[in-house]
Amino acid sequence: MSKLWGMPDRPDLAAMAIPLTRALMAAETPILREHGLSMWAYGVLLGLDERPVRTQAALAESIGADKTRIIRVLDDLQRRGLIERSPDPADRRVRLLSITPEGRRLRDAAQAGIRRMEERLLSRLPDDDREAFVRVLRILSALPSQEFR
Amino acid sequence: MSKLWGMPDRPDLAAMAIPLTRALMAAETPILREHGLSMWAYGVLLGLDERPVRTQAALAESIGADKTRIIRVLDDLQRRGLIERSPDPADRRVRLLSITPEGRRLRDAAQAGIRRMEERLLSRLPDDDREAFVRVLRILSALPSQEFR
DNA sequence: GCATATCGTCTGCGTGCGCTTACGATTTGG
DNA sequence: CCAAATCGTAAGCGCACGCAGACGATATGC
Repeated sequence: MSKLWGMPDRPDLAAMAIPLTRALMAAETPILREHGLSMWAYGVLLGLDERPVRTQAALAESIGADKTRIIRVLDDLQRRGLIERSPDPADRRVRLLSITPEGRRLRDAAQAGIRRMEERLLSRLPDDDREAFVRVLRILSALPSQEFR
Repeated sequence: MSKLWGMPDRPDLAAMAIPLTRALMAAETPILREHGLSMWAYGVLLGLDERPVRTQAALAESIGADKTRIIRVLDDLQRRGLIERSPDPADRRVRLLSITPEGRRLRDAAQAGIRRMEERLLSRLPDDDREAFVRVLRILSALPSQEFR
């Protein structure tokens, strides 16, 4: 860990994370397109299972989207029978969101394609390193934003 | 590494990398702003030392920018005396780019602030894990895009 | 009962960005 | 010598997105 004349020992995290994220997204896009999904649509399908949400706004927040902007996405997913929206009897303002079996199948198929791409990518790494990387990425990505200061 | 009923053992890499990258960028922005730098300006200053470049287009490519969009950034950095552009005697179309001592100082100061933020973030991790994470991130971020398929 | 808040929805505004075109100047290669 | 390519530059177009405001319907709290 030596520093040579002001040269940092490693690039900034963001300087590495940005191109990686760009490349991952670029790789995902055609895979998702094969399944007729945009990245936001896929994000919605992911968000509907991993974390049960009872308002659209909460879903939007959990997937990092703008609640107003995902309306169109939700409309389309609903039209295609991939999600359902039903009124919440406990609060008539709210529409409960759920994924249909068909939605689950499509999401899982897309995810399998993405997983294959990822495994090819990670296969160049030693097992320890890839496990540590995933572990740390998971921890850091789940941190609340006030931890980044 | 067990899979329970179609539930993946981990989220997609992008699903983790995207929020992390967003958070890192959001954290960097005020640090850079304190030094009067936008993210692209900072990217230019970083790109001018780590990889000598002889055309503006090559610099833009190396930092993931659009060559037409960074003209304004370069203009501003030059106006502030942070970079220099000089004609290349070997090719009169080209303007050679270099960072000034002042530019280097500003970049290093900004980078020190970012490094402090990052160390605070990474300090919650075991040493092995953080080293492995940085090592892998470095490797993956440097891969050419055709490796993501 | 009523002021305030929240839900989903629609729309507007401003900004940034990818990509393209066009241009003048210069270089390259046949 | 000349066609094609490349450089930096300026600007246009379309799109995505963050954010905000407005609205009708509904819920909450005093």
